[in-house]
Amino acid sequence: MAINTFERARSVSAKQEREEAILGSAAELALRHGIRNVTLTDIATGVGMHKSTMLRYFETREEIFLRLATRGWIEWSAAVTVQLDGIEVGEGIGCTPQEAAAILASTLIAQPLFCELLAHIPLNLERGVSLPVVKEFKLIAIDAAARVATGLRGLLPLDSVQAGNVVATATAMTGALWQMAAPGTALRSLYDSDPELAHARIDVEPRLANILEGLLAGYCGR
Amino acid sequence: MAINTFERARSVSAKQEREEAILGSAAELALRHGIRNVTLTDIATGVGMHKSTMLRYFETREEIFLRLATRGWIEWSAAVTVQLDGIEVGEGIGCTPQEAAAILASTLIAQPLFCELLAHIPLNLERGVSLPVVKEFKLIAIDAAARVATGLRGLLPLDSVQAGNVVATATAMTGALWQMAAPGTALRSLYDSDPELAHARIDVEPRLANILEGLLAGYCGR
DNA sequence: ACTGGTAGTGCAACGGTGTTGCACTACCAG
DNA sequence: CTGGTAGTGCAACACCGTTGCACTACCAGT
Repeated sequence: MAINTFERARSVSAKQEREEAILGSAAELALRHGIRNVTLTDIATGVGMHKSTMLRYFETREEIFLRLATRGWIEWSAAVTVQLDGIEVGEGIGCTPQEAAAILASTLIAQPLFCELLAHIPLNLERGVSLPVVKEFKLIAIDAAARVATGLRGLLPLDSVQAGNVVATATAMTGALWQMAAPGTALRSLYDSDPELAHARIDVEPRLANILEGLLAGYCGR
Repeated sequence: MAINTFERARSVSAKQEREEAILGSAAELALRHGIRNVTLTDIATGVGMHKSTMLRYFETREEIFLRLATRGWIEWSAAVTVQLDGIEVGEGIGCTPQEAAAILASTLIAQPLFCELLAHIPLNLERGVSLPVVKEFKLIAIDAAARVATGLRGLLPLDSVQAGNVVATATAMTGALWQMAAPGTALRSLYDSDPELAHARIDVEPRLANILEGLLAGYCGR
């Protein structure tokens, strides 16, 4: 991953390789220290290039993380539809709200970087990025969300608005809960140590699954 | 609201008055331009004092907005419990998930500044603030949320975990939806103008009410 | 009534951020 | 061999939140 400073990327493949290295460095740092605390200099030194050089690959800091968010949506959409389709084939008749909720929750938690990104997308990433870039992201995210919604409708009696709301709730709640309970932060240790706050502690996955199960059960009418 | 520069605040009441002016200026600017775009200099010039002077009233920029968030929680909690209690007295036997959801959604939308703040709380405001300050906020917010949950349990057959999840969902989803659909932003105009994105447009209140209604119905078992 | 101390204030500077202009230089094409 | 180009690093910029410093209007004690 260490790139020689004087070895310039001329070919298209070399540029893609370098772009990939930037995204990898940003992902690793964001996962370890939180997006808020990752600076351009950090990412750049992780790759071995100067930050100004890095901004020839991405027009802005936010675009780097928005690109990671794009991949997060694609990967999550793929992972969840695979699991939903697996159920559909195996059982043949659908599944319970509980099963669907568990799949949504577990596949989200399996992508901690995506969880970290989710809350930042509407708040920070989509702003401070040119309109074409945000539009490209939006189209991909909307498409990915629609695929998940379609997968849900194959198993449970949901209309399209309800399925869309389930996906929106799953992602938005994941982002919010993750930020409240992200491990390793000062806030988390406050929860763990202070007896006045201990009873309000949050465990992301079971809480998320519980909410989604309730929502799905309500939408399915039972 | 214009404070003479050379008129110093000596008495306790004068200090409180000035503190109030700072919060008022921050609230107005945050509501108009979004928290992200409000700087300390903006708030300070709105009050008529220097930004460095302002930081003797609040230890940090984030604390200003966290104080506004504290009030938001208190006011919302009061507004929603008043409405819930009103139903309880009038009907005597509880209400439908639809009615409760409508109350939660409408009272939240009625406080646009709180909506704007909600997404920022776990992401930005609770960090970059000293631990005592964040603990004080947490205790108030937890208490306010508990009061809303109790109000819900007086009308609908929910256990305490479910009621807490409903409140958490209501606030977190409001914050997320608000950031996606905040009017007046470049992103919003993109949604409105671009035909490729028009079908994905978001209307916060009906969407929020629909989600909460589904969740409540699911939790109530019908 | 005067005066020393204090507390509230504004200014300027600091460190750090994301971003941009500029000069360099390694390569490729002729 | 050489001129042009394109990728790079450095340094500067503008701006942010924050902090140190000097000033001065007031209050308290003699």
